[in-house]
Amino acid sequence: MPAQLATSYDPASVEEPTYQRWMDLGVFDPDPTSGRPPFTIVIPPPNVTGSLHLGHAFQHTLMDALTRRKRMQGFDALWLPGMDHAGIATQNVVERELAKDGRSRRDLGRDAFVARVWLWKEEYGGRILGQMRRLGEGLAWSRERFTMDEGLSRAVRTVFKRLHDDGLVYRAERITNWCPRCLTALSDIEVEHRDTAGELVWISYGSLTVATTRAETMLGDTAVAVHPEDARYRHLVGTMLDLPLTGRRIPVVADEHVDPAFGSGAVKVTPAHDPNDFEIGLRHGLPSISVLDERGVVTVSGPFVGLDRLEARPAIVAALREQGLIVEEQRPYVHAVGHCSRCGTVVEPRLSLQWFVRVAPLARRAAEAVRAGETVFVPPSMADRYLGWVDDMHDWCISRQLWWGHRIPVWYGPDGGVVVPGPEDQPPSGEGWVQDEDVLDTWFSSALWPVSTLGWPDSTADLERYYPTDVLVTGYDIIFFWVARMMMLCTYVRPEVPFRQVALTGLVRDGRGRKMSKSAGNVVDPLDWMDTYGADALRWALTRGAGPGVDLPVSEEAVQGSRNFVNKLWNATRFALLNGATVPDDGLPDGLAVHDRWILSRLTEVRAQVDRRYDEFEFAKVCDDLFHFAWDDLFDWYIELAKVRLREGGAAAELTRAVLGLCFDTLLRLLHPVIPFVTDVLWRALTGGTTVATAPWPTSAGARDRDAETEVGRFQDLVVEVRRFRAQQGLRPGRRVAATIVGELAPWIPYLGALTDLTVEAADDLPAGHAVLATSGTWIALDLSGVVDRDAEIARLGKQLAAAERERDQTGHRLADDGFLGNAPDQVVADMRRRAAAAAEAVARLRQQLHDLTAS
RNA sequence: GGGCGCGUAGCUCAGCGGUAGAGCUCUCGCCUUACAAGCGAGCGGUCGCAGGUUCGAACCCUGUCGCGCCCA
Repeated sequence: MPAQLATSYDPASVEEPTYQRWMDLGVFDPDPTSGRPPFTIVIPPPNVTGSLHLGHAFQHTLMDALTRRKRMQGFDALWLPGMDHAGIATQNVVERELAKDGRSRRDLGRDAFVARVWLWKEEYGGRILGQMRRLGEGLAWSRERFTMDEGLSRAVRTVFKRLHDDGLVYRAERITNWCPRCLTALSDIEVEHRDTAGELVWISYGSLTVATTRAETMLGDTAVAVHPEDARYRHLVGTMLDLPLTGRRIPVVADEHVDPAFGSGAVKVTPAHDPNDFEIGLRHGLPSISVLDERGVVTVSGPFVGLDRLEARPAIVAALREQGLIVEEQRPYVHAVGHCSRCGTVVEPRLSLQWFVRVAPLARRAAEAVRAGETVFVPPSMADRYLGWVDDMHDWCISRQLWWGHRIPVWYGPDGGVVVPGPEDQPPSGEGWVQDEDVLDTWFSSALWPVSTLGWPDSTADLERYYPTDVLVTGYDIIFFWVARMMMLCTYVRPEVPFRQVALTGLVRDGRGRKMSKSAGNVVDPLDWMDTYGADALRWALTRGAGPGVDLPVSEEAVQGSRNFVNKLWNATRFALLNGATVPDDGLPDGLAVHDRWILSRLTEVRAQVDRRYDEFEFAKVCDDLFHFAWDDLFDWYIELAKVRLREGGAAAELTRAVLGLCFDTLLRLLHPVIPFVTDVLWRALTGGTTVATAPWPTSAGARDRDAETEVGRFQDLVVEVRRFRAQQGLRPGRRVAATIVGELAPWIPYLGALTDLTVEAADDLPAGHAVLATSGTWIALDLSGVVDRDAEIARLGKQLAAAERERDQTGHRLADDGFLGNAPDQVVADMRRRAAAAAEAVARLRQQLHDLTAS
């Protein structure tokens, strides 16, 4: 055992060498030739710009636990690592770096800039990978992939071409969500709608009044629309209005989609700057007039040219007010405003030419797969969220006005020619041919992650063996971004679903259940906690709170508590080692004591529970079951009882060493997937094995021993009763007290004495004048007549008696009720009878005790 | 506005039809040679509120209040 049996566990000295050993042993590498059944998880690729945060630590721990368990169960387990290129985020990072020297990406030019990003990626992009190692993640590093590497880029080009040839990608001029800071289009779901205090302004357009929150867009109005049934305005439909500030004349049109109840019931129509207005414009053949450039700066109408949209807004309202055209102003007016999910800038709907995926046919297959159970969501309620979105999905805008990413593989020719070469084809190179300037949405490549990382579009051995993957573990917050899109694109290129199960996690929150955010100042760096408490403690704290799809509050106290558990495990195992625990080669010898049978019975039960909980992704319950078995049953009760037998020596001690060996061997293996480091060190010390990481997973063999469980339960009750009495009577710990025992538990005398500091003798009758304690079937008399606080004991017994009488009356009442007897299941009635009998016995016993106490 | 989820011990949560539980906190007593990152004992809840179903409700149904999330 390393660290010379230090009295506390020191993670810092153990973790790195242990990880290195696993690497040297090749524990995490899959072996396609092994003949074992495969088990695959692909990691949700972290951003290349990222560093490990608690959310990663959380999900990665769960994936690691799943994979490690499967590996121990004999699967050829593959947990595949990698990163995505994070188009906008990475480009931003490098652009900021350039800006320090006063340069922009345009100063460098496209090729040089992209080369620069690659350099950045090589130098800083892998920070998180080292941090993942720190956490102990058992990833198959030989399979590491990156969305921009050669193979994955080929996958992107292949699927783009195929989609294009099938008519599933198209280019169109549409209103898209535009970030005027990132200078790129965004997909719908990259826009966050947040309630924002703005303004609602009523503007007179002559014969009618319109209400708007974006007054500056009026410069681009090409109509006013009213509902065709709206009696207030019906007579105006078809007439022309003078648009203020512009001198333009615009028509009043009737359109069903106008909500007569909103504002004045008449809406200004700006087809170039609003998606609904764009649709109205299409229906009525209206022109689209863009009045803002890509940075959101006004480009028309003299005095306003050059103003940012947010400056133009008050300026235009002021100009209108001056002309007496502002009818009403409502401020603040709280309404949902779209913000760029990357940078928080208010998104500007903008008319532009973009590439889209026609999602309907893909989404249909993606939905069918879930409805048919090919892919199962855990928890099932998350499937509803998925289906709700997939069933009603808008076309996906996939072009981004960035340089870092997969450049759209489309070439435009001199006279309107468009060519989409496949990855093997030579792009057209003649005079006037140019490639599309834009790159694809990062999620477009992430959507292929499960297939592309395994080699698609090539038909590789890995793909055949490890695809489809078994489980996807990710947060419910990216069901739309990622899960749905993987379902769509992966089922498009392969017949199978990409994963059989989707295990959704919740979001990590702080100890008070609040979202972690920089602005709230409650963000914690998992590396700090690992430094202080060790990786296992962090992992345990995270796993211990993980239920399917539920958010997870984590506090430093929780990590500290987990460290305590790890340390307790260390010391308990140390006890076993110091006392010569040995793992029996073939079965246990004869002569098991009742408490040996009891701990083995508990072990049997906990194995079965743990297996069941893992299969349900109930990680918190896995931990809970193991925690209680370990700390309460094994470390506490069993070890204390074992001490007695170890002192006895001989066969009893030998047997105890074997039981200890068996229990600790099994427990360490069961705990290993969650706390890999400490279990590996301890298990090696205990068994002399190479690594617990490849030890077989304990199987749920054997049957429970109910008799042993009952008897030990009674013994525990008696011990607690005596300890309680001692504590309440203020008897010094360690002060030995003579006692007499009568009843079933008499054979437990040595154990009782050791655990309660009593010197016990068996007898047929209770001596008079002693304090008497009892549990079902056993009485014990303490020779303390002079010392006992009789009144306190009488009061306590009185309370117990009242409770027992209440229980007796309640159960008796139920048993006298024909409705209950007639309707309740037999088992419940039988339990009730048992309770009634126990209550009656307790009443009699307590009365006797009270009687003895008052008589003595 | 539409949909979903949650209100159980001071805090964070489990239990989801048959005696209200855990971790942390708190109180009291202990440095008992595996462990003070520990050991022993204890306090603490009319399960948001109001109705209903049932022999029986924290659990099922209806309404209501309060939080949260997703979508528009």
